[in-house]
Amino acid sequence: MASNIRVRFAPSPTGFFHIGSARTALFNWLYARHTGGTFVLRIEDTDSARNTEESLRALVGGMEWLGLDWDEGPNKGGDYGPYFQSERKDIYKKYLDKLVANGRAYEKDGAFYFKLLGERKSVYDDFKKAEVEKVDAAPVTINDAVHGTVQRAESQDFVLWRSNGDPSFHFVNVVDDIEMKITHVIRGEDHLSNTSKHIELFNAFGVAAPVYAHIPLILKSTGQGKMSKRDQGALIEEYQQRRFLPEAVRNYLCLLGWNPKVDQEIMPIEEIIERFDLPGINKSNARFDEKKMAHFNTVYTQQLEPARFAQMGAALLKENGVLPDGVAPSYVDDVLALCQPKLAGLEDLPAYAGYFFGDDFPEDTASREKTLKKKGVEGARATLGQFVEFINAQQDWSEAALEESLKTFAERNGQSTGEYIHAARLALSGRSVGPSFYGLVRVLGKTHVLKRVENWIAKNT
RNA sequence: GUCCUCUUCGUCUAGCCCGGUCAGGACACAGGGUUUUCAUCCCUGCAACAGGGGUUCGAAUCCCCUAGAGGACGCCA
Repeated sequence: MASNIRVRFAPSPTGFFHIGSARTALFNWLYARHTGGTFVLRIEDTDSARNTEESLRALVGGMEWLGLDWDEGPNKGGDYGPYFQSERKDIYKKYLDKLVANGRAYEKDGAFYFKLLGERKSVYDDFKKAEVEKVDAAPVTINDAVHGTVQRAESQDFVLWRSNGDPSFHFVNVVDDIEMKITHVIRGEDHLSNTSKHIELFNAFGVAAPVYAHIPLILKSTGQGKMSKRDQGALIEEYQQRRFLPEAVRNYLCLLGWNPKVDQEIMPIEEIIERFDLPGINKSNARFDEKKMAHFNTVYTQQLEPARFAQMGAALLKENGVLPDGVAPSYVDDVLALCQPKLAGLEDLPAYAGYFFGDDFPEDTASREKTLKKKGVEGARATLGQFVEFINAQQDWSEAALEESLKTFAERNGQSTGEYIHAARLALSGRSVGPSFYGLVRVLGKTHVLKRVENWIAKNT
């Protein structure tokens, strides 16, 4: 399975971990894992003024959260380090010297520029609203696995080394791809126009350019343009905080610009790795759909291994102050097992299950109205009075037995089981929605059921 | 303004390369069923080949034009 394919994800830590960046990282990772190649993480921190530690942490944390492990890079090492561009200045200097030596770079205003080959003339640039020197350079050919052959010509010399002493993005990007022996560059389509600069540099160094794969961009769910950091739902951190399952986010992201060609979208990552390949990547930009991702999250949440759900759920409840210290772990597990099949996502858990952990809980107004609409407070009190009888008489607390007995009990009293269930649910949980009623009764246990019903009757007398 | 890319249901997409299928799936939405509630689940429905021209017996599929969308044009990355 091992191959010579080497791909890299090369983010610059100047902001949060954007969903588009995450998808680029994901596609590189998938391709490396599919081919048995090497996935390199390289931090492009050449802009010393804008880089932050916080941003780097978000990036690394987000990658780890999504399960995108790298083979070479920070915290990992490798034969082509260092993997922070800020630590590679001497390498870049050598490459710059090469270009200066062969006449392809020159100094101007304290910066170094790349020199395009071709006829030069001064023309008025309508975009820049200024007179600029344009070069009639021959077009270069970009070999792109997604778009095929693309030709584009550069027309202006560009900066390789800034006057503040930092090398520029286009320059270090190419130098590192050469030095790190990158074979495939998978990146956003916003770089397609820049690629002619990069090819010019590869040519100037006499090195063959890698295979490119410019993947479609992710567009805002509404409105115009590509998704930006300010857009709703654009940050990986947000989904981490909202307790989305990383597998769900990752699976959804795979489908933005790629698809498995079968009538199934939710599938284990192993299968996606097997199916993923460059020719399957789409050409057109994709609009982000948070609802669809939420759906993936629901499916993954319900399929989550109960033990892991219990662990994550308990941690979340504790964090939200819903779960007091000293509650028996087996009780917490019971509650979570009861709730898991009903939740759209983990983030709903504290609100959904809070009442399990204390007999004093708020009563939801809308639920109260709904439940008491038909027979009023009096009716509910009477029903609950009978319900207490039922509970006191009940011996077997299995859900099946509770259900069976309540049916019999209701029949004998000429009532529907719903009558008891609705009133009791309000008294037991303060809400009209929740998990299986018999499960609720079983998990709460006789003592608390009676206490809660009595509390309700007392409060409503 | 110049250059590059793209264009199938509201959204993500299959089909296009190698013309002939009621243009398929998923999300969303609507209706129905199951359920003690809610959610799940099941069933049904809605809904697309950007427009125009050409080639062909036949075009979503091949060619051309138009329009629209996105991107790049920094001493940001």
